[in-house]
Amino acid sequence: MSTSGKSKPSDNQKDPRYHHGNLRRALVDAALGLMVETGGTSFSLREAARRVGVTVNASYRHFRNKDALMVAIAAEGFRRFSQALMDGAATGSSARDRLLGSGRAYVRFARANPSLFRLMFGSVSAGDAGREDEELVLAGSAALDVLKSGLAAFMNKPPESPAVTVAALRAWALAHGLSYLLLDGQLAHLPLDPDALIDQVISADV
Amino acid sequence: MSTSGKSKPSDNQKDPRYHHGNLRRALVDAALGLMVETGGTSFSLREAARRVGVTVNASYRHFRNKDALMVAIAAEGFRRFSQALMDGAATGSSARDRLLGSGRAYVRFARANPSLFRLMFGSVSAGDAGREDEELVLAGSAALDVLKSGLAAFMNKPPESPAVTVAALRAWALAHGLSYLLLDGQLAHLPLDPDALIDQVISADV
DNA sequence: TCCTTATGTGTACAATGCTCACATTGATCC
DNA sequence: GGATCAATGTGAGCATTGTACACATAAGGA
Repeated sequence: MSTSGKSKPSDNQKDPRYHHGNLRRALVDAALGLMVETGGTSFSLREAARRVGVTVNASYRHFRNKDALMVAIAAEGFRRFSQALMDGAATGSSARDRLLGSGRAYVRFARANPSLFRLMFGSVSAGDAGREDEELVLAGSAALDVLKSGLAAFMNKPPESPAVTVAALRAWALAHGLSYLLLDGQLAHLPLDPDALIDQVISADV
Repeated sequence: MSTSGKSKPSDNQKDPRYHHGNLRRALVDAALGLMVETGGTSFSLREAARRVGVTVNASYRHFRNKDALMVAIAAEGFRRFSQALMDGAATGSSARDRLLGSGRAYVRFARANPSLFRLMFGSVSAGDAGREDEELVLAGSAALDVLKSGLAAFMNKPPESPAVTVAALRAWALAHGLSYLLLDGQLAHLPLDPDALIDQVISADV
């Protein structure tokens, strides 16, 4: 039988096995957790590895360097983001409501995941490391496509038409800017409910 | 006489004097330079001090820690930003043109100073260190006031009226979002001239 | 002139990102 | 089965960083 004297992978729940199984994913999750706890966009590679129960150097088998890990986190963020946008759109029945739903979801996502949102649109993602990462680029453009197709449906025009492109850009910029301003607390002095604010600002546009 | 054997402050142009004169300012400038060279939002406190020709610890006489330096840089950024917005407004004659001028200046500033812009609206400024810094808060709200007063003039209403507040918010969000999208290179695939894009997106709103 | 405060230096420490050499694992081929 | 080998992990070590503490020097008023 295969039950040798040495411990098998399933002998212990505390992951005593040499090979982790999916270190890459575990590191992304751990780093994300650290960011949430800190509130900022930065984290310690060593600390993340420590949490996973692995040496720092093990992470270098899955990521070329720390920036690469951050890019992976950003990509994961964009995937969740796209999903959130689609879920938001699904709440509406008319094309207009679906569009508004995405807009609300956009801002809500930013407010719910400030660190992740900042990382996704931060300098690392925009830098060389991010632009050369196919996974990130793909996940990023997928998010825009959700908005774009929503607008195309609303405007009843092909998604690639110039009118839709510019309109999508406007809508995107609006949601994006509003998200950031809320994150920065720069709207804290306004006596308005954030959710109401979203509707007021966004709905005036469409 | 005051000419002792030791070197006087003015004996040498290379700043041999013990007391630097304005280390605080010099450190801000050096750090800003480093950020520009790196392209990112981060820099090394030690490297900045090195450039100024001073020990790292000297900087702790002027800033409680590195975050404090970053906050000071952000504040300086907001001051330049306000000036840029005012300059942009000054190019127009009508209220509408002045408003558009600010909008263009907003986006142009972001594109011209990506690192600084990111720092200004980054997590450090939004965090505790930033919110508790009077200088930053003041400089930040001054920038918004430029937009607000411009809109108030255009709408011919008092700056504090609800209509102006919401409109300013929309305009701000639009410019802010557009700036970020451009910085992130997320609009690079569009076959549009950025400057034309600005006008197209902004002018449709007012 | 002395004393005080502001400003700077020197030494030191823990933490971090990263590199290189080595160890272990698990699948594949004979 | 056992040998082979790439994938995956460990360990020691290095330069750099942010920060703290004790001390040195400068500048200016009593």
